[in-house]
Amino acid sequence: MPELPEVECLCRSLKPHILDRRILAVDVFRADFVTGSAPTPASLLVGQRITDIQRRGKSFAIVAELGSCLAMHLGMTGQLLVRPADAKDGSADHVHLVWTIENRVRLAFRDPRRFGEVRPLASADALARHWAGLGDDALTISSTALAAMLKPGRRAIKAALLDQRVLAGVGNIYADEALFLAKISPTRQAGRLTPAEIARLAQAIRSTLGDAVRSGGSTLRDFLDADGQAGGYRSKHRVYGRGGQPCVVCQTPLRHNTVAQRTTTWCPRCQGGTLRSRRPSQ
DNA sequence: AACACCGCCTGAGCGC
DNA sequence: TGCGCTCAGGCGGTGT
Repeated sequence: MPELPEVECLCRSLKPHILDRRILAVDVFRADFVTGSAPTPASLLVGQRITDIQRRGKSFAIVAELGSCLAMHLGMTGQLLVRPADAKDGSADHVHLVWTIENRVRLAFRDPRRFGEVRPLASADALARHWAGLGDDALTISSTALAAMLKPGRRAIKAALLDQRVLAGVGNIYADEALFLAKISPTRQAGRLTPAEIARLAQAIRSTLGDAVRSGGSTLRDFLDADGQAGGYRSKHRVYGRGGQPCVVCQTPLRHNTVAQRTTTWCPRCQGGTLRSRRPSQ
């Protein structure tokens, strides 16, 4: 499931193939996969040169000359793959869109579950509006920004971290990993974290995501970068997917339970137990 | 307002 | 072998 590190790795691997190259044609196998308005060759950037790839959290955009762009999201199972010019991609393999780009590059958007999105936008302003609801990018989140966004919250910190309006880019895997590194229970109320805990958490988010980017992201099943490379960070997960197994720090069996409607794994000793409703006194 | 919860969608993994 | 069930979860919409 692609989160910020996976999207960052995708963007980095994409750039050498498509930056400064012109889109020659597009094949649309599923028009209803394109959101906003009905797709046209022009709205899908045919004839334009790609000038930039931008990312904010888990969202990214392929930007063309003149500022029009394609805002994209990988959802759960999305892939954007650079394919050989003679590849026979199509709807049978859940490939919904294929762009043909200069230098015999084909770019295929594949997404079996179709939780992803491709949204044509006409200008840089439209992209800014599209992303306006997102919080600061999690890769560089500051403790002051995080503190400001958590302040009024009564919900569990895990739920707040998953809220893309609070900060953009953290999903279920990296929320659990960052909370473990910061030694904070996922069930703690977001607004009751101390300044020291928030500083620790912001640091843990940045370092967890940074490490994951350097490892090429986490591949559980579906994630591949543009070159079809899987990520290597999965083997470094300290809690995600390890419920019942011993904590890597203290050997206590890791707890797993549903928090914020998501499977959540944490160490009851390193991160504290269930502080679901801490009483102010006693 | 703030939060909970559902539905979208498919494939993997499981028990029988 | 194969069937049916459960689970995975980002996100937008709806309910409380």
